[in-house]
Amino acid sequence: MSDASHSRQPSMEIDQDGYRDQDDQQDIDGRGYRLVLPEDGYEWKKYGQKFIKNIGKVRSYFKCQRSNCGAKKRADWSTSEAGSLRVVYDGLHSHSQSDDLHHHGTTTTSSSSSNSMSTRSTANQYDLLTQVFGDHRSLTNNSHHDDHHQHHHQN
DNA sequence: TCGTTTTGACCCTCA
DNA sequence: GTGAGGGTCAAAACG
Ligand SMILES: [Zn+2]
Repeated sequence: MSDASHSRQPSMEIDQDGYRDQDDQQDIDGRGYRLVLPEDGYEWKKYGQKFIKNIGKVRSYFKCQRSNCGAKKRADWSTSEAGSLRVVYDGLHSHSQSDDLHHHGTTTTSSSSSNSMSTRSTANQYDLLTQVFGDHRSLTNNSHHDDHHQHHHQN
């Protein structure tokens, strides 16, 4: 048995020419303020986006691109009000930030990288930054750490 | 061409 | 057992 478990999607090919131009996907506030996620020095790939009605915000899911890094990032922002951006980091990186993931051949020599932070959790700093970014109006609960409820079967 | 983003569907847990 | 809610995957679109 078993079988057919690989059929995840019924697959419906609906080819419609002339769909809407996506134009700006980012949220634009009435005044041209685009939502941009602060960079942390790591590379993430977005693997999902959902609207959480409970908080009335859009939540984006990012995962570290590194091979064996289970680090994940989650970004929440209001669908209407700009300025409320919340970023939560999950997991730890098993690699250094200096690891070149980019295969670019000639790099502009990384001359002295200005690394003023110690080799601790850079993510932590992010958290603080997030507060500044999202801390403008409502400050619900700001106690997010890495200890989440590992939903799902965790090894 | 391939990697990343986008988006719907599917999976799992809780009530 | 169903529904709501939240999280992840994968095909397609885009660059
Ligand atoms: Zn990582």
